[in-house]
Amino acid sequence: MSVNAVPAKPVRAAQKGQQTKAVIVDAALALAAQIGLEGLSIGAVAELTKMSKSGVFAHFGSREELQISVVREYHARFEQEVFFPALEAPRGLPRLRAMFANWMKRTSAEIDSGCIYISGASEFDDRPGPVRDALVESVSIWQAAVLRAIVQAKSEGHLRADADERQLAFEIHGLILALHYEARFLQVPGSIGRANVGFDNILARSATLDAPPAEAAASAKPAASRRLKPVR
Amino acid sequence: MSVNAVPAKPVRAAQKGQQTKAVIVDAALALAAQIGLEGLSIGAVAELTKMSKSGVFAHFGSREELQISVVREYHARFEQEVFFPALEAPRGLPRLRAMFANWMKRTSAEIDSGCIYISGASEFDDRPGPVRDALVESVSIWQAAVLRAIVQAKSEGHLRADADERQLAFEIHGLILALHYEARFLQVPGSIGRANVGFDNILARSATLDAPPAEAAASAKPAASRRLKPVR
DNA sequence: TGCAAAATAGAACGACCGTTCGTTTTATTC
DNA sequence: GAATAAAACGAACGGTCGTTCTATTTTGCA
Repeated sequence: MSVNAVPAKPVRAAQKGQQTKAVIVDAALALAAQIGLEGLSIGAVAELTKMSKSGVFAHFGSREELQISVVREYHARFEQEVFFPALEAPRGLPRLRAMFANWMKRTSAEIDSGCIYISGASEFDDRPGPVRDALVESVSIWQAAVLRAIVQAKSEGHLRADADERQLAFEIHGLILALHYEARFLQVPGSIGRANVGFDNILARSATLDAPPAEAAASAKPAASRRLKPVR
Repeated sequence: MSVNAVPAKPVRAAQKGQQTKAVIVDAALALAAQIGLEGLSIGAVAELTKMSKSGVFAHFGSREELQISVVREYHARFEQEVFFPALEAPRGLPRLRAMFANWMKRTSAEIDSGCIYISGASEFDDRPGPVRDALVESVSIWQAAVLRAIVQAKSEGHLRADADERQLAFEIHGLILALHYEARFLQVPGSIGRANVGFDNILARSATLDAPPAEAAASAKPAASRRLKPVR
């Protein structure tokens, strides 16, 4: 509490409401990751948070708004876990590697928990509306970041001048999607390794000779496998 | 109508029922491809086929059985369109190429219609039961066929001896998934081309020098782009 | 043609859904 | 601590869902 001037409304900050709203979104996100955004029901969220249906509902005004809040929350966490930490790696290939490594870490965890960007794509791929818009926007922001990292790696001279940036981004995306599909749905063992090998294969084709090698920093492991030759 | 011979029961065939059942499954498949297997409702199918809800229901006994019938029907069509025609290509790389080409053709069409194998994976990846089992079985059969084609291409000497068959299958699967995601959900143009280029990239890394080139037969187009060098 | 069986229709059920409304509880501010 | 606003509750609504049951129509075969 401030002592003087404008007694007690710092930034007109909301109080208890925002706090429980965060709790609700947290529970809703966990639920939506498992059973999908479409399967998300207000009653189930209410049960999880030990609130009444109408109590949950009042915070959003509609189920759709709850879904959008979940997408935004997922977006924020994705940025926090995957994107921002990778920005500490130096521009170019190291940063691209860090982005993929963080992405892989998250996708690996989502083998158990599920991924809203992937399930949401199937659910909303021909269902227009604000939820779909929010999903597309979030995914596009991340894809643009990946593309930017690739462009930078090229202009840093780490990737061949004739490398097609969008092609690389497309193939990398495919690795993540295949990992999620084969590990989570088909439960095929070894999928994480294949996604990592796939990334190395792409780099082996596109990297220049004087590109910085992997595991330069940030990793605790000593240089174990320095592969420049691809695993076919 | 035929004029003579075997009036009206060819092979003790079931009568009108099987016929309308096929109509129902056909409509249900179209609907499920668009909105997903979980979104499939008996009422919607009834409306599509201009039947009553209970009329539709009686053919299956449960919604779950309808879903399973849809999966089986999809499997049959997939075999018919993608797998069987590819068997006419000679063993090894040509057949693998044909399988991918047919798969691409179908996936390209599914940019508009949707794909049950992909949406179903998201819907049933942690929902055990007979529908999930049917999906996993169908997808696994196809993946096994792809893997077999790769193994054969290797033993025919078309692929390098050190090629990892499962790795190739994984990366190819990723291309298909990325195509579906980016074209159908994100509506990014050029995705079909990138999937094809990705396949060429994989082959450029794994194929031997004496591997048969692409477009040997079956294609009407004259040899336009004979790329052995990958598009990076 | 007649008759049994199969196929379809129609109404109704219980369950769950998102949403609304009025009330009660809790938090905030004077 | 009283006044006021925010938050949460509980019951109820209209709607859709899968499913059941019974009645009616259509089909296939003697």
